[in-house]
Amino acid sequence: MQGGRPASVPLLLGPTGIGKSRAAFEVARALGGEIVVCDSRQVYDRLDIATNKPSREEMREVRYHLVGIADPRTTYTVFEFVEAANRAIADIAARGRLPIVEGGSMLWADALAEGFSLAGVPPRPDRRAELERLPVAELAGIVRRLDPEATLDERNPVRLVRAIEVLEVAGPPLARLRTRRPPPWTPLRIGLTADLGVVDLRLARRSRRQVERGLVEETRAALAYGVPADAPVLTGIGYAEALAHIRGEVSLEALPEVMARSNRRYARRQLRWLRRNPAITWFDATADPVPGILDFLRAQPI
RNA sequence: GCCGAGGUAGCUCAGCCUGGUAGAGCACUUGACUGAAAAUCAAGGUGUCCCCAGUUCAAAUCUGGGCCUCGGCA
Repeated sequence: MQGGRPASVPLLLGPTGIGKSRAAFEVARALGGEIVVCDSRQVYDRLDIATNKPSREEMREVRYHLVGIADPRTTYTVFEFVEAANRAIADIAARGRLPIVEGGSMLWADALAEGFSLAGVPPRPDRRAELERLPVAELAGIVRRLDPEATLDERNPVRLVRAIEVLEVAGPPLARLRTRRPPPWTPLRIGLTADLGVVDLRLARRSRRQVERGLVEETRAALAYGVPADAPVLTGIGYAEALAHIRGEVSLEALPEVMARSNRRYARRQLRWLRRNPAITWFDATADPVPGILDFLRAQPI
């Protein structure tokens, strides 16, 4: 890598609770790297506990990018992430360091590594709010009228609203707007996995610790700061459950288990997403995966 | 001990009156996913219907007995 053009960039991916953040930290320290976090909740400022941000110590030793950079009252989109991540990667490489992408937001990782066009139409919140009030069947009708060829889940309101939002601005067909332009570097996709029993145990422990560390207080503080209860960051695992507790629907004693359950479901969904990607090189994280990852990376043309 | 309520899917419960061998939500498994993605949506499996006996062509459902749980009164 030289002159701001990295030859290849490691992407450390895996389910929540597998320990990928720590692994990325160790890899960065060993190889003189900086970490670009690919995480749709860690981008927000102020909410630290349940987003599993790196610790103060880790951030002192290794330089992190895209952590806590967005106002939690707003929505930070995958498009903004791809732009910012590409800038960060170029910047890191220009300084002669190794960029390492790490995270669990799978759409974000694919959008970055495969260069999704994302239709080229930004969200229109006002229109979105109008459309959200319509029944699903009506939304599906609008999409069919705008683009009879459109292939999408006609029962998913979020998909339909987005399709209408795009088609009204860019025109049909929808398929033309979804293209890929790969980045100017080769993605080295590293997947972390482990026996699900091991993952579940780590998630249970982590959920308990998050409540002990003041998750409920942090959630209350966010509300007081003006973060809407339906803001993306508060729909994240941990905060959604903490809000349920604040509303009186979940006891404090039950909170860690409710959080752990959401985490287990999410971890499985992430694993399912990754499994079908044949470009991933897998490492087992039951024991420390870092030595194996370093061997793998040292054999690559970075 | 008496009175009342109840025992149906891993959990919370509907069905029982008016018999035709079972259903919802959540959980679980699987799938979709191009500017909300920790979001959103979809498909699927799941059962000694507490036990025993009786009535009946047929019982989760009706009848009798038993066991257990939760309230209230003692």
